[in-house]
Amino acid sequence: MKHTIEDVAREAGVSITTVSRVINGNYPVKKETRERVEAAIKKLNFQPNPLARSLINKKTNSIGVVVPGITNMFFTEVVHGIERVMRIRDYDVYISDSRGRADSEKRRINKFLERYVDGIILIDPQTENMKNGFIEEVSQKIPVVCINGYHERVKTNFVLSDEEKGTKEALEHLIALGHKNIAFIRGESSYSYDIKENLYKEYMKNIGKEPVIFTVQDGNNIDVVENTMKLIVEMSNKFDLGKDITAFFACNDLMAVGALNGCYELNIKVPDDIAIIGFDNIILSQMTNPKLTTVDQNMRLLGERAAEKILELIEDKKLISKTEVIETKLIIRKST
Amino acid sequence: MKHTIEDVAREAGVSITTVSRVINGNYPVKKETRERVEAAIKKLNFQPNPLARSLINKKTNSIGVVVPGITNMFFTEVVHGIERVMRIRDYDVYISDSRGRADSEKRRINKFLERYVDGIILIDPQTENMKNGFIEEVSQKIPVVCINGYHERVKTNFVLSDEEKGTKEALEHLIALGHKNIAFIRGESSYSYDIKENLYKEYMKNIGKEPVIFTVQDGNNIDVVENTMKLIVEMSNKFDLGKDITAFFACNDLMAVGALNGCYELNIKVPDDIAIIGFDNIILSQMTNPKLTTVDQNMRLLGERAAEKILELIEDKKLISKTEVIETKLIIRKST
DNA sequence: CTGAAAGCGCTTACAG
DNA sequence: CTGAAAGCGCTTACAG
Repeated sequence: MKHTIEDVAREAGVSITTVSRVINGNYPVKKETRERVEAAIKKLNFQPNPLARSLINKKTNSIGVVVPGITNMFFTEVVHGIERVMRIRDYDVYISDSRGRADSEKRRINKFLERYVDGIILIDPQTENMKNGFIEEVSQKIPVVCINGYHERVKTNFVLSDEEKGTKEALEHLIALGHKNIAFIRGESSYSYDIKENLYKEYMKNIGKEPVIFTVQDGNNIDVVENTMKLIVEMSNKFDLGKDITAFFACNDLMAVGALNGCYELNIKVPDDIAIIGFDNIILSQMTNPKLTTVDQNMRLLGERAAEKILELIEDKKLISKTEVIETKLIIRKST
Repeated sequence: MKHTIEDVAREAGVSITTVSRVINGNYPVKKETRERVEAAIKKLNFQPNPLARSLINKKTNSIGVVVPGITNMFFTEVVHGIERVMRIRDYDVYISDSRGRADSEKRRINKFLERYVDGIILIDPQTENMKNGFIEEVSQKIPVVCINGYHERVKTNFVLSDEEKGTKEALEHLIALGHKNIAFIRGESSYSYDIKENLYKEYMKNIGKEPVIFTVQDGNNIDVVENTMKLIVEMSNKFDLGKDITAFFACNDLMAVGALNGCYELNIKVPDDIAIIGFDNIILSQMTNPKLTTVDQNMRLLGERAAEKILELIEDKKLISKTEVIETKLIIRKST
């Protein structure tokens, strides 16, 4: 059976108060007494019950992370960055999957709140929950850091990747290559897609072209690859690929890979007949054939900075800046 | 501020005992009283503090899952299956990454123990911790289910995929295709690799060939793809690929993809010059070009069964069987 | 420096 | 059916 603080006190011949003090090291204890207590702790292999401590401290040494889809490597790579820094600080990281749905995201956050995590990191939160005030509400109760996501006049903390700049560079890269008939592939609900779409429309307007936009189901899950592939194949009935469309801008690498697969299926050569550019630079983008040109979001850094920020917030240090922007970088490989 | 049971009692004009009873529904309460309490709960938007409840109940309604690498899609797909069933039963699922190291795995498990999760699922646990009795020790304290992993005379619960059968079918498939010069690619430390290696050696012996075994670093992480690719390129100095070696058996799809990439790099045609077979059937295996022949482990089912099992264990029903075996299935695609 | 006591927010015998 | 009280395993004023 597990031992309690009382067992230790008995063993050391002191009060539980004293035991508590040596555990926490927050009050002076005579050296000799301390050593006796420490010996007892060691002998009984005692570990304080974190539930009891948390009940009093209102502190659990844990954070929650909500991701839109655990099978999307973009998110797992960001989580990797988060874990790296939280582990050093001896925090537990609890991951929960919202499946990219606003109601589910809400539920996952409320669960974390109930469990008294010390802070919450949201990766690519649902725009709906940003706009309806839910995230702000949560931010008043507990430290919150959002990685990407809708952020106009939302009072919370952000680590943003510079998706505008990344999108522009990607688009300009395609245009510099002589492409004008660029089609745009996005998923359903993510603010990241909206940012990119707006910029895309702007650029198309500038070069005097009608925008061509495709929306794939379930953009945050790995299934999106298959879905994009099917979309491309279907689309080939309406469009003369390689002519009506000479380039695809995909909102993430998963969709870009799907597009690549679609082209392969249709026997369309990439990049000779059609160019494809992705976004994120998940490791998968180097594994395709040809390798994907894409925009690196520095996912690891995104996660690390968010983790550092949440720690500052938890420890009540004033935040230097409520929103921080991470640079993106165009990675030119073989698909453009 | 958050409300407590006392606020509700005051609001409803009853004792906290009664409030507790309507919350838990474990004792009779007069209808009228109950309704008054329910109204108060609703009005104050009261949620019982789970920490306080757990302190008494020794129950947290949560489980821990330890994976060897969160960036490996095999594991995330299994976790997906686990989450699906736990969510229905209103359990929280906490995921932790051991990076495939025995000491880290131990630490993650101890953390879960400290936090009083109700059960732990280990995916592909480290052989070292199985052999040194650590996992058995943990299993005596708390419900444990292992998915795959070393299991000879280890007293705990298992959901195993039939890796032997899968390996045999894969090997026989290659041999039926006329391959004799089959090389074997594995990672460092996973029992799954050991099972496969033994079978591989046996088959090589039977067809009178020397085994050719390559070990890649960091087999549980996505980096393994890159590492395998490099390995293949290096290996091409020593071996005449397509002649000395006409087929690769890779212990998981990630390595198979790496091998595929290596061949592409070397301008070796798959499957014409060399055949490649993977294992797991992660979605990625359909995204390559050519698509991978592989062995499906039914990851979702693996996760679901483990989740159901841990629930039985937590709820103290006797387990029908301590180890359950899930069928594998050879999926023949284009790389062989 | 040390201990008795109150309290964190709940649950559950015990008594009525 | 209902409530006062003890208790889960800790921490922290308060008093000495």
